[in-house]
Amino acid sequence: MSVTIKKIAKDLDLAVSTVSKALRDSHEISAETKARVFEHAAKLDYIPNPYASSLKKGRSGNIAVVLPEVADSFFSAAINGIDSVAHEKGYHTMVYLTHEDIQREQSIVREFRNGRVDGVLMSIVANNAKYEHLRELCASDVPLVFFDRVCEDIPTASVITNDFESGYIAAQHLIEKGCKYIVFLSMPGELAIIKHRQNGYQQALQDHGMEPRIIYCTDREEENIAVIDKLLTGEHKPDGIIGSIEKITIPVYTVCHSRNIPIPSAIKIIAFSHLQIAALLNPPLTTIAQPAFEMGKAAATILFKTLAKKYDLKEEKIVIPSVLMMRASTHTD
Amino acid sequence: MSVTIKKIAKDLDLAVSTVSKALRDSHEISAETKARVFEHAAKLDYIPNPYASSLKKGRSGNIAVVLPEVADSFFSAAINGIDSVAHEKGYHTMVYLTHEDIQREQSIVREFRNGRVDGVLMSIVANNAKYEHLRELCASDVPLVFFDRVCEDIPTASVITNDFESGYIAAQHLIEKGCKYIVFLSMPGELAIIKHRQNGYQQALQDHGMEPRIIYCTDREEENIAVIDKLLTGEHKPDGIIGSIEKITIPVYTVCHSRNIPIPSAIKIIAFSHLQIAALLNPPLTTIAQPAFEMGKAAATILFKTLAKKYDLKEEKIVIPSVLMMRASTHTD
DNA sequence: TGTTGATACGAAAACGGTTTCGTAAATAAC
DNA sequence: GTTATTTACGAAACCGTTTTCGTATCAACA
Repeated sequence: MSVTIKKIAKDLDLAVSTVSKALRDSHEISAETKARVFEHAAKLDYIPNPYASSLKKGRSGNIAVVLPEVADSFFSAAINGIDSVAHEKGYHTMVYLTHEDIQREQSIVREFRNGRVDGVLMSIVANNAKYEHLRELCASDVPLVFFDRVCEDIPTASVITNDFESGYIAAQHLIEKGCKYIVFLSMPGELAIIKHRQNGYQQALQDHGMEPRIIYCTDREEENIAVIDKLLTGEHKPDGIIGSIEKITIPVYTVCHSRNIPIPSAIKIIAFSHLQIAALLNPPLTTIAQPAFEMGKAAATILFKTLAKKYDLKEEKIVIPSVLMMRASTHTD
Repeated sequence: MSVTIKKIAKDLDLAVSTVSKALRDSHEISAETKARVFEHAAKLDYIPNPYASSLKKGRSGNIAVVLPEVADSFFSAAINGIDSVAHEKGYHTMVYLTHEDIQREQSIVREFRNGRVDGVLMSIVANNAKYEHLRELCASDVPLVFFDRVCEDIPTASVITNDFESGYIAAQHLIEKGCKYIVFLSMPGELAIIKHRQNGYQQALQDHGMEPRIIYCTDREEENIAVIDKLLTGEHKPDGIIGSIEKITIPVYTVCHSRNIPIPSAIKIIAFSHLQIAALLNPPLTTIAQPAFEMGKAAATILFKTLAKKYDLKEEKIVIPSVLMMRASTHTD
């Protein structure tokens, strides 16, 4: 069995409480005894049992990160940001994937109320408007911070990017490049970030006297290819496309390549994406790049701030702006 | 405070032990009592405290996944595979990032010996040959399964792909496409998978009477760009390149684009990569695609098999073959 | 000399479950 | 009618820590 405080106490002929205090560097214990304890603990390679102390202290030293998907450059970069601060604080990171499944999200979140994690960082699933599980989580005193995909109905802290403005900028960029008919590839559901991007797009088109058109994609790639193929080969073809999420990029490019639709001459494309490799696509893809790492870092920082003192989460709303990365899919030089 | 077994027992005028057994569906408890307990537990929304039961049972219900990096298509897909089986088994997944830092890996792994996790899935860092921490982990009865980046000095289970053969196939493919001078972009350090890919490459070249050349990259992108730029603009330029890891793709393409070196006519490129988007690069990149999801799934499956019964990890070595995805970076039609 | 006050440590009660063991009552076996 | 066995439950120990409280020792002070 593993070496415990009891073992150390017995070896050194001390009480368990004395050893415990010595290890926590309590002022109650003499320097001499501390030295003996530390030395012997090191010799035996003592590692405290995290469950015993979690049970007693009511803190786990874990945080949860709940995401729809990890195979997405935004989320993986956000994890990096989160982990960078969690590691620094000595916390452990538990990752939960929802795969855009609301039931899975619910069952995951429900379990958090028992103290397995001290706090939760979360990007919610699309495709739903049920927030009872999130409300219950907040009610049970587990601090919750949203990042990117926030739920605006829950009064807690969040870290987002300037989605409305980014949608506006994306549309404006296409308009400046001469597009006359710009389609917005959206996602069904109630996702605030999509709504805001879409609203920004609509506002930009309205400001320029143009008619918006929204097309909804799913998370099944073949369906998206079919929908986009129909769009790009039907009558009244668009000359500009805004992809509201990263995943939509692949089907759009795939269709353009297979149908020999030249980018950017026949159609200009811009996507919300964090992909590094966008610059190497054929042609290089213009993106609205979200500050993924920074957003994860900011969200984690807020969480630890509340964990440290009783800081009020409800006030904090951080907005970190996205950046337009202009490349050849919208631009000829 | 949160609702405990004690509370339920008191409400129902039962002993704590009775409630505990009822909740675990013990045969010692009558159907009637069980029904009462379950009903009341549901009504109070009882969630068991994971630390109390972990402490007593000596199992945490957590597994650790230790990776160099999450912003890599192989590792993110592997996490998906791991999570799919962990979730099915009711386990929780803790993710640890080493960022290729051996000291970080050591401190992470050392902590596992106290029972915070019941088992470890791991891809080791490059750049080192120190395995003492891994040996200690194994010695302390925490089951360890390697995937992809295995440490061959540690006698435990592993899931890998056919690296030697893949290296051979990659080289052979380039030779078949007419390359006369093929460079292998390697990584410094002791990583077995790199060695094997490299050996496969060397064997292929030797079999065709060609002279191998290895160039070592780092994990700093600017350095790699400088090295590759020097290679592709110097005298005695290669007409074929094999990238041993995914990250090397970006600098290679970047240099070719900036120096106007046409792919595949002047140089053919093949990379070990799991990137979906490789098909959309300019030109589409030929890859040796590893079965990332399946490898993660297989590794997790082995781990849970040992967790269930005392199954001997040391025997299991699973090899899941990679697939050559032929695309335009090595191939003109 | 008696009182205070540190100082340094020990005993024991938690934390919230699980598990072993004991036992009363009911039933079965002889 | 006595003994054996099953059924259904309770009491208490235990997992490894933390924390509160008690106390013995010794110096300091009046």
